[in-house]
Amino acid sequence: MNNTDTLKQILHKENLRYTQQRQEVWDEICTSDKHQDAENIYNSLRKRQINVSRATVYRTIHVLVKNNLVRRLNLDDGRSRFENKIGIEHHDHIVCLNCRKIIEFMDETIEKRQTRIAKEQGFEIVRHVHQLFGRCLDKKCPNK
Amino acid sequence: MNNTDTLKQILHKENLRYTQQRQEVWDEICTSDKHQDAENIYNSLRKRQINVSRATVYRTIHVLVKNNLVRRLNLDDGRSRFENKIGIEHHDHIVCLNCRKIIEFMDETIEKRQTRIAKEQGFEIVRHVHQLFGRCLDKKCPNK
DNA sequence: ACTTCTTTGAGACTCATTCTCAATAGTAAA
DNA sequence: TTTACTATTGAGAATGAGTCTCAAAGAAGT
Repeated sequence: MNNTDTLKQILHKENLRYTQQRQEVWDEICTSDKHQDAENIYNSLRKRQINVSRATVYRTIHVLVKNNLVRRLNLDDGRSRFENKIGIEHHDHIVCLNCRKIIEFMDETIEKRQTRIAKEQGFEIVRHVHQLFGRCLDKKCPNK
Repeated sequence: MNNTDTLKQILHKENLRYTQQRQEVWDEICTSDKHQDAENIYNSLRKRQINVSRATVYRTIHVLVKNNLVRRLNLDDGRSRFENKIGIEHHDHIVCLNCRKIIEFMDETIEKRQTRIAKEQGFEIVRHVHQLFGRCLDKKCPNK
């Protein structure tokens, strides 16, 4: 299913109308670099002569997140970042505190253990956050 | 070492002065329930007739966090929460999405694996965030 | 095209947090 | 134990991500 159909489907499910603005926001999240914040998304669209307001960017993102087309990331820097979830394997993130480089990781053992731990405590996990913050070894990284 | 000495030591190290306000904020974090936000801390002090401003609460918390006396938690609800780290074993958190109950957990296997994963990717971990959000089974929880 | 209901955009608003700056208070030296 | 020098404090203004308002514009069914 392509981007347009995926979007139309969830908008229909939510009793919302298909609009150019919603399509553009979704396209931007699908095709741009990962981990963009709302302001980035807004600016990218503006730069491409696409008229859309901040309010619409935020409103659209809510719908996309609610319907699991998009994941919201909170990397402790005061704004949310977003990534396309469609056709993407689950993963968590490693973040360099110096250069803000983001690496994805996924470990089946950790995933299973956290599910078991939660169950032992009487919880059913809906979502989880697992982020490793540290320093990378990149030559370009202002790491000293 | 008691609360006062711990605080005096880090203030000295940071070339900061020992003040009544800083002591009160630190005491409040040590003795209150865990996972208080800054506004809670401010209000608790005010209620006990202790004059301190929001600005000072925030400024003091920064110093405490920077020096590992306090951990900042971001539980995705728009404000930071704080917990005393002194004499407390490392742990992560499980949070109920319905009643906001917070349970602590710690798993040696997960800790080791995340360190190894980061190393494999060329990172040295400075800190990590591992939070499980879900629904608890408490009878009191508005879980339906 | 007509009607109805939704969406949009501009900017006002919110709320946690940070900043400003004049007044106050530690602290070291005299 | 006063002086002199700075750091700290408090009150409120400022910031910034995100949300809300409401009149105008736009879908979608008829």
